Formats: sequence, C-alpha cells, structure tokens
Amino acid sequence: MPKTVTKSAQDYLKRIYELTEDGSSASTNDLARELNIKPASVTGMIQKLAAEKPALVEYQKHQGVTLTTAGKRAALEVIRHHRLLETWLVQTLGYTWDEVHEEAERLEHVISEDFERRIAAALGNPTRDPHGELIPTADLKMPVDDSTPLSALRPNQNATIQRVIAQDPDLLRHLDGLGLTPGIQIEVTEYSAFDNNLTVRIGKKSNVLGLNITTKIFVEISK
Amino acid sequence: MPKTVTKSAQDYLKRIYELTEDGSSASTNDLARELNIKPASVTGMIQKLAAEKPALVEYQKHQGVTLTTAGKRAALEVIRHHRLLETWLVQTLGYTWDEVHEEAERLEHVISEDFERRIAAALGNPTRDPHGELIPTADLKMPVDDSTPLSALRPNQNATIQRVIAQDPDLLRHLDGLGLTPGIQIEVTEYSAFDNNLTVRIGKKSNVLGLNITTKIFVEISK
DNA sequence: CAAAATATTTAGTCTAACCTAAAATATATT
DNA sequence: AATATATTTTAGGTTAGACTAAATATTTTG
Repeated sequence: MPKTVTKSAQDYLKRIYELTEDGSSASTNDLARELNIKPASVTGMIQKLAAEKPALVEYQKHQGVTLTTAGKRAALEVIRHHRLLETWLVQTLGYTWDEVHEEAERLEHVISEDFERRIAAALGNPTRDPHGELIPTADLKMPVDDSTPLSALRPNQNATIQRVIAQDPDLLRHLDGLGLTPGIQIEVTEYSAFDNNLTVRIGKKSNVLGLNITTKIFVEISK
Repeated sequence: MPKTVTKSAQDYLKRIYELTEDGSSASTNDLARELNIKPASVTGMIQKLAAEKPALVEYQKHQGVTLTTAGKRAALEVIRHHRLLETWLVQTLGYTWDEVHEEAERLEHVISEDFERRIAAALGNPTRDPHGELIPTADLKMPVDDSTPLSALRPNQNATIQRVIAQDPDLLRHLDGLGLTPGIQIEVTEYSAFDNNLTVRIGKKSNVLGLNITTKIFVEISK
C-alpha cells in the first residue's frame, strides 16, 4: 500500500510531471517558480520525496528530478482528480472554464476514490477536461495526444480545436469571446511569414492571431 | 476581514459549537474525546483560539470554553458547508446517508463561498440535510428546531420524522431499513413503561424501538 | 579559461499541530 | 478538613513544510 502523500507532496509531484512531460528533468528553480516556493525549500522536499520508500522521485544533486513509477502514479492520480473535477464543476454547477482552476486545485487533494469514480461515471467517463486536456484513465495511464499546435497550420488547412493551454482567466475569457474553444472547427485563411500571424476563420468570423495564441491552441487537422 | 482559520481550528470550533448548543461550556476532556486528540493538545489550541484577534473562543483556565460571536460565525460557516455538501452528495451523486459524512468532513474545509452558493442554489436552498439536521442560513443564523424526541411520544400520537441524530453508518443503514428517515409519517401504538420501549407503526409495518433509538429520532407531532 | 553570474544545497529558524510525562488544580469522598 | 481521584495545564519534544543567509556547484561569458 502506497504511503500517504501529503497535499504539498502532491503539488510537487504534479508540477514535476508537467515539467518532465517532454522527457527532460525538472530543475529546482523551475519547480520553485511553478510552486511559488523558495528554491531552498524545494531542495528539502525533493530530498524527502527521494527518500520515501518506494521513492517518488529520482534525484541527483544539481541534476534536477524526474518521477519514479510510483511518483508518476501519484501525480497522475492528482491530475485525474483535477481534470475530472474541472469537467464536473463546469457541467453540473455552471462554472465557466476560467473559474474552475482554483476550486479544483483545492478539491483535488481531498476527494476520495469513491468520489472520483462517481463523478467520472456521472460524466460518462470523459477523456478531456473543459480545456481539452486529456484526463488520465482510471488505471492511471495518460492517453497519447497527437494534436498539433495551431501555429503549425497554413492557409487552406481546416482543423478542430482539441485543447487550449492556458490558466490565466483573462486569456481564457478572451479566447472564449473569440470562439476558440475545444471542439470548434476552424480554417486558416492567411499566414504572415514576418510575424507568424495566422488569420483564422471561426464560423463566419475571422481573426488574426499571434504566436502568443497560436502556440497555445492545439488542433486536429481535418483530412 | 476575518483571519484565516485553519482546518484544525475549524474542527475545534465545530465541536465546541456542538458541545455548547445547550448553553453549557465545553470541557477540555470532552473536546479531546470528540476530536480524538489528547487533552494537553486541546489546551494548547484553545489558548491559541482565545488569543486570536478577534478571539474565537472565551476561555478561563479550568472553566471550559464557549464560542465568541466570531467563533460562532466560523463554526456555522463550516457546519453550513458540511450540511450542504451532504445534501448535495446524496442528491446529485447518489450517495446514501450513511456514506456522506466522511466525504463532507474533508470537503467542508476547502470549498469556496462561490461553490457554497452554487450548490445551495442548485439544491433550491434546502433547510435540512439528509439526516434532517438544519442547515445554517447563508447569513449564518441557525434556524430554530422545535422537534420533539420520539421517546416523548405515547400511544395514539402521530408524527413526522424531522431528524435523526446519528453518524454511525451501521446504525444509519439499520434505521433506513426500518423506514425511519426524515419526512416519514409514523404512529406510536404501544408504550412499555418498564423499558421505555415504543411500538411504532411506519406505513403498514410496526417495530418496537428502545430508548437507544427513540432518543435519536426527532419528530414533529401531528395535530 | 578564469571571472562573474546563476543555480543549488546546507545550516539554522519558524509556525502549526500534535505528542508524552509531570505538575498543578479542581472536585469528590470520607 | 484532609485525602483521594479526576481533570487540566505546563514543559519539553516531534514532524511537516516553509523561510533566510551563507556556502558551494555549475554555467556563461569576456
């Protein structure tokens, strides 16, 4: 039976997961920034996580950390909670996608596995949250996402928005205002090589989007 | 603005509220028992709560504690959270009344006021939780409960069950099996002065109930 | 490639909340 | 009223997780 992982430890593991999704290791400083904690404190916690048995992270001084199998499981558990909660807050309590993050951030640490199963079932075992992020499966596997950044599209390509990587409520409301939400069909009509702006048609409206936005929106290209 | 009240402090305040509802003060030992904490630890926390500004409890050495106005507000806030959560877990996620307590016990400390408002509204601002306990109002007043213990009824009295005071899941399932749940109509048909047993008709069935049960069920007597 | 800049770790503090053991104070009994 | 018992408090210790300041690695750059 796995040790009790504290709320703080869960937060660390979740961030480490995110920072190492690309295969790299997570540095002390990066973690400190993401967690709003001083680097010295991060070192302390990392050492504790590495000393657990089974170890939750792999750690060599000055080399950054990666997750062990046990650590990854714990991280995916929290991420599954978070994304199911966001989905459920939006669908059953009328939250908007810019309002759910904080609430889910607190709830994710305290809900039971029973609660998790109940909301998953009530939602029909969704695979993506309101931002289009993939929800780890009940057996804690992260599905593979084969979506493409919108910034890679060129004129005459059609696509469906899969996910939007952003937490900032202002940005989220802005994107919602433009109709740039998961599930929406778009078409790229123009591309400017100088500033990498794309003109994107959403329904009957068109908008010029900069890299700031087009790198945060991931799409599935229509055949 | 009120100070941040920690989860532990919230638990203390909630218990103190319950132990002092009858107007008495709560003793260190009683609190320790209710909270599954050693008496010495309780003294420490009480002193801290009394030293807050504004003070959350009134405390004189060896005299037990009572809640201040600020402390009572904080307690009612937590109790409102708890009872709304129980109601909502039962109504929207299919929990039974014997399953909700623990889950609500953890969630009550982390939900936002926004979340509270949303579930209250979604439930139609209920006044009682699944056990029939009164839910403090949004402005943190505890409604008056004028119900009578079932043990006080005598043959030929009819009544409606208002609330059932119990957390033990086994007992709750037992009562549910007997049909003794809030809202149900009952009639007392027999009384035994020796053991204080009551025979109670629920629909077409009758059961003999001892004091252990009849003092935990509160009813409104039909005119 | 050495100096400067940056990143990381160590060492020592702090707070919250618990614990045990012992001392102090209340209450109850004779 | 004196003693016994029960309750409560004090004193000192532990763990988790944060902090600051100082020391040490590592990386970047002139």
